[in-house]
Amino acid sequence: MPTKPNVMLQLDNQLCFALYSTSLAMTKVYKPLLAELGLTYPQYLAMLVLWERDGLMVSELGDKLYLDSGTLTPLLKRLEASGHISRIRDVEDERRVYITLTSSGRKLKTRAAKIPGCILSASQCSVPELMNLTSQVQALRKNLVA
Amino acid sequence: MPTKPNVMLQLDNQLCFALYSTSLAMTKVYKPLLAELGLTYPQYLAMLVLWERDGLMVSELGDKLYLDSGTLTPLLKRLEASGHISRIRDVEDERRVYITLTSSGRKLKTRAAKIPGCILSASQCSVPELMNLTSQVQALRKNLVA
DNA sequence: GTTTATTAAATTGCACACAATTTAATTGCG
DNA sequence: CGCAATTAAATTGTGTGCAATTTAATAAAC
Repeated sequence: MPTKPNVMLQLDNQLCFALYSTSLAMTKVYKPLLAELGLTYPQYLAMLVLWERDGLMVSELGDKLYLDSGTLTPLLKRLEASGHISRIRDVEDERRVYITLTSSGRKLKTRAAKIPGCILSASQCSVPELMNLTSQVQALRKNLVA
Repeated sequence: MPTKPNVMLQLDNQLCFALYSTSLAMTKVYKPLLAELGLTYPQYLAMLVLWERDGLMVSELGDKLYLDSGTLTPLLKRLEASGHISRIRDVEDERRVYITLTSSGRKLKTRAAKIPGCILSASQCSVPELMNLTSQVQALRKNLVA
């Protein structure tokens, strides 16, 4: 016999809401730190990917971020307008647009270096705790997108 | 000595991105289920709160959902346009707007009863696993909003 | 080799999130 | 009472997310 619908529907029992509200809470912690760099949170995520591996196509960036061109195209245009990246259409295959860091975009990495420490501090958790939680959430994501 | 910035900035080590992408993945699992009910995911969260406790003020709903009036006012107007809720200004204190379920909104609860089971199935996790993960994520949220 | 299918971005339209401001109503204080 | 401070929603403006469509370019099929 399954658990009563009433209990199942209770908001606080729902993992979905915990993820949703905690992700938004996380964004709010990042906001003042990223404001110093002139980045929004999704823009920061895109920069994180590019700092690891520069010169990706829009679709490759989308694969890593789980976002599509409808989200990325305007976001990347704003990063281009801020001077942090270049959007260059491939001459080999003109459907492709490659995203490359400018020197301004590369310099931003240094200023961003202190952010992970600030977030760690705000979380009031130990590094092993956070690593453990991260891998659990990643495992759930893997199941959900399967 | 702190961990190297390069490692700290790696996207996959970041809990923030795990929460962000998993929350979005969760929303995508809900989307087809909620489309049958004519609800979006944030609208469903608002309905969950109201199914537990009807007749809340906009700000009380916001406290439970961690959302402000800038998000809720248009969302609630759409739920009102769908016929699921009524927005009634308090005669005692005309600054307040009380949100009440209509009979249509109450009936929706029955049709929503099967959703938690679908999500559980999609997560490919056991109930104890999900409850454990939920409480960890809630604990993190509590630290972040502190 | 022309048509068809596929692919990659971009565009469009809708619904959040949220900071900042505005409007309106109530409370507090002298 | 009179007025400043506070409170509750609503409004405004910017930036996502994403489904659906469009545009343009390349690949595949006959």
